[in-house]
Amino acid sequence: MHNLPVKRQKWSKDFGEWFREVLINAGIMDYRYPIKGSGVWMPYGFKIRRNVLQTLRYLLDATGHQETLFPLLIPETALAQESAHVKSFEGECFWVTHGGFEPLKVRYALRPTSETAIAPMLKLWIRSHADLPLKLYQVVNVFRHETKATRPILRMREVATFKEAHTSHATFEEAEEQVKEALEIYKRFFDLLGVPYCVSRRPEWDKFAGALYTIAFDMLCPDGKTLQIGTVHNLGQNFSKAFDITYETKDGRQEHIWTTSYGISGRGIAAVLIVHGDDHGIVLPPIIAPIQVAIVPVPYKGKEEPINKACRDVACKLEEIPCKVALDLRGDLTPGNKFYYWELRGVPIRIEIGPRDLEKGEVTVVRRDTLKKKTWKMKDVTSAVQKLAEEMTFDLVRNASKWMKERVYRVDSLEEAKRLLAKKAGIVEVPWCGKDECGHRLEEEVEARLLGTPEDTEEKIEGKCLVCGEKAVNIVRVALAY
RNA sequence: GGGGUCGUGGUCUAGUUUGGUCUAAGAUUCGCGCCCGGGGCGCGCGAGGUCCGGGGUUCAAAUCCCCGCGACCCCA
Repeated sequence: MHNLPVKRQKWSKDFGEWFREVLINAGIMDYRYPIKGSGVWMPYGFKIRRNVLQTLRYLLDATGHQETLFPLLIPETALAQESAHVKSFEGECFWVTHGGFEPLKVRYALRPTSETAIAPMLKLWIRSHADLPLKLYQVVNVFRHETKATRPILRMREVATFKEAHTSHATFEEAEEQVKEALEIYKRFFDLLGVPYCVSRRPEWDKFAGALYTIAFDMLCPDGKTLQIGTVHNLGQNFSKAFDITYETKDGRQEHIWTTSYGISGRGIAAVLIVHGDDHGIVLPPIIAPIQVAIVPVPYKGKEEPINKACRDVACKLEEIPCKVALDLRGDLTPGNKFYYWELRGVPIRIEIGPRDLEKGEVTVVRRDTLKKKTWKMKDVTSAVQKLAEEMTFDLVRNASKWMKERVYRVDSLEEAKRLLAKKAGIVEVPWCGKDECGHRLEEEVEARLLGTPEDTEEKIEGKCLVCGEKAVNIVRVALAY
């Protein structure tokens, strides 16, 4: 029996390359499409993507959200209607300027996000308080002409999987409640995928263009940089006033609606691939794995047929659970070769059946996260698979959370913060007076970004602002960020 | 946005400094056949390249120059 230690050498030391290689080798995304910042979701990656989307759809549908599909093109006149919004986005839009040979009178933007595509329709649809709340979402491609170095999935020009929700409400309070619901939905979503995160209120200067405030989810990558994986915005009445979207109240007055929007991009998928990964490839939680069990025969010469038959029997039994099974009967590959193949693709459970197992009426089982081997009685295989899948899901969450918690530091000196960030240690929490000026100074001093103030703890903070020395009103998270 | 490094079969690498011996080499991968089989075995045969694209210099360009496209790293 071999027990390979699970190594995370490349994963941690050379994360960028690890990620790029895994994407192409595991058949997830081919980034060689001839346009910068665009990539192809390949069949296996597409299945993972679909399973992740289904998880989120389930959560949104269960909370009264309705899926829609708005057009890709937004007329410049609409995009420009909210001033802060257009200021932020116009420089990074792709613009459609011609129809055939004719220049367009009004340019169209490829949506960088859909607030301004949705607003004109809300104006038509919403008449009275009875139409509210209205909770819509869509899963679409959005486009941003990124000037920073693009990276597969992490920074695309065509963001190929943007799940954006847009809600309309009668009062500020209801919009606030909606923000809370959105945060709960996203927490459950990332919990289901076993992706640890922290939730922070972004500083003023980093909020979504046109929002009252932005609350964001960040995860930690193996190289110590954070990745924004979800955002929730309270848009107040900024868009409803800009587009003059009103409703009639119970007592007959016309009021502007209150709106929120929140989104998770393809980074939500990347997050799962990244947090559980190791030097053998990705590790998928069973809930989103396109293949949950891979069955590999170990066919000694002359015993192929009984072994293959046993494999087929086990596959049939498992499919009845139901369970998504790959029966790997390829004759031209050795078992060891197949092991690496399925490990790269993150299949959670592998079952091996060879002559030794057959003799004893057993199967050999290996879980992907630890690569530990066990044997089960063949008759117990279905219940054992279910149990192991549960255990693995639990362990994935626990280990990923532990890994992240060990990399969140609370410090009260500038030097210490600087030192930790210089060696890319993770997320650093420091006391802050809350003033923009000190925030900017802090970013410069430690050469990192402010993620914002915690939204996932209630604790009261003691201490002094590291910049001005005045009494801190909050802690603020600082990290290197993608 | 600024700077740097770079682009050679599907993948990785040699060749570029000093243009000619390159009709572009090797490994891997892929296909066929054999051998094997509890962690990437081995052997034989075969396939695969507009040397990123375009223009220029030259008797001669993968190699030098210019412009594009793309990649990676660092800085704002």
